[in-house]
Amino acid sequence: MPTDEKDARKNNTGEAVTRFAPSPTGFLHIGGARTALFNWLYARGRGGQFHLRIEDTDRARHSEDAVAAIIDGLAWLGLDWDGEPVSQYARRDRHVEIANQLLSDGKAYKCWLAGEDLNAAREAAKTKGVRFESPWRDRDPSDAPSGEPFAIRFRAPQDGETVIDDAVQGAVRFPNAALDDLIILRSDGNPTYNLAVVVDDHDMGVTHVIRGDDHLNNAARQKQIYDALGWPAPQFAHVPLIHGSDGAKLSKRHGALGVEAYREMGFLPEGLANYLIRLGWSHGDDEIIPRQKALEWFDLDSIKKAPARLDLEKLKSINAHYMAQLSDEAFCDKAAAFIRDAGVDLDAENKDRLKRAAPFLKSRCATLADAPAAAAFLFLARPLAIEGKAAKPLAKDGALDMLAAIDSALQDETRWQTPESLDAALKALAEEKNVGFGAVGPPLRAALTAGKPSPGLGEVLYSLGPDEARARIRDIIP
RNA sequence: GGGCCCUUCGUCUAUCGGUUAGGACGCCAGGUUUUCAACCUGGAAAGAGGGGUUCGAUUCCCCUAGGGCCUGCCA
Repeated sequence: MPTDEKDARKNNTGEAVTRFAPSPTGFLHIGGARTALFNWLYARGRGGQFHLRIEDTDRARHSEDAVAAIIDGLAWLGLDWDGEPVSQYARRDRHVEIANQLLSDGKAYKCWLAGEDLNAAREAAKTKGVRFESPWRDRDPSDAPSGEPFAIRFRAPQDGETVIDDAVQGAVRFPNAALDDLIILRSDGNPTYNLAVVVDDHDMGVTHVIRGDDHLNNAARQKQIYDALGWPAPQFAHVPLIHGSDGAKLSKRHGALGVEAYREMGFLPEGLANYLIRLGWSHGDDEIIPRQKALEWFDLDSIKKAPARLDLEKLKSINAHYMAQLSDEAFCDKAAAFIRDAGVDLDAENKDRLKRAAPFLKSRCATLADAPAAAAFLFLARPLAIEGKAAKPLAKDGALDMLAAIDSALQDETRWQTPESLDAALKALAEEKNVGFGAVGPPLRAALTAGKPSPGLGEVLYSLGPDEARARIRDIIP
């Protein structure tokens, strides 16, 4: 195939059809989320279609809770799919039909080898270093034990090689001798994964299969089935897996958690998505890649072949960017849940303070989980318990007089227009008293926040409002 | 054991034979400053090892080492 034609296929601009095909054995983990995101971006960025298919052919491991968790996770990340989610199990009859077609075409055969005999034969082949082969590949089916159940095995080519032209991995060549005759229909009549995937991807018109590179070997087996069926194989793109911070396989300890766990940690879907897209894919030196840019820029060529490790610190820093971008309303809405969980009763008055403080708070939080601490000064009960180091500025000579002076200066309602006008009032007071701001700021901050982290003083005053702020000051003045 | 894939600062990455090997996170120092952040400036920090090919290799090829995936009547 000429190079330009190949490139055109890899970056098809008209009819890209992709799918995300998780097996419902657990939540939507971080690697799956990235795979889904890549598929979504590829299709949506090209005006194509993105499908969701649940690979539930293994009934024993299938769980409706897992399906719900996956769907929730995708929705949270803002990934929508075309049509209804496809249940692979529901398409079982079609898979059986194709298996039988392969059988009657001589591309598959019935196999009665099972249980211990199977294991022994497989082990024997392994020790000999040869490809495992069922005796039924060439045996007359009429020799079969009558009434015994049989599986259907694909008759894979014994010689030559199978080549996958992968958009990420390049041309990957598999010696056919390394690929044995896989079972396509179990003896209980249920299809297996490799057959079902081929049939479904074909029937759904999938043009690009973007998935974890743990499937690279399967791609070769699937290619053989496509060939046997006379169907064109889709463009494969096998994306390296995500590893834990120590380079080992991602485990729970590393953050192989469901996306809902990241949500509970206070990450924004925009932040997580931006972080995930940068894991294994790049666009020059760009780090902040909002959804719109991602749609515009995402391609298969720029996916890296090496696995990447998860780094929570970087995730936080990217998330912080999106926190700062939040509208005041969105920040309040999202932060409220975390603040309530921290035990704060968000009554009307507290909500009001949060709303006024939102513009100053959101850039101070890397995640929503930082919101309770960042906003804590707003919700302190009067009189404030000011202890230890926090009380020091109040013990200084003249501190209480200064607070009294501040209080009277703040009687003037026109001072309360904006945080800036409040700051100006404080500065003016310092000048008037002919003292440095160090005589004004520290005692006032102590009186208002009891030493809690807080924004600028003008912003603190403005957020608290005149009544609460002056009450806190007067609690201190004898 | 066999097949396949991978290897640039601690981490995520740029580089598509010629660069003082760039950026980001983190880290360190300084600045700003009324707290804590944020922010600004600067800094330390990388081509796994060994062979080739080439006038010239991080870049192309081979070997070694290390890591990963698959090797199921799981997906």
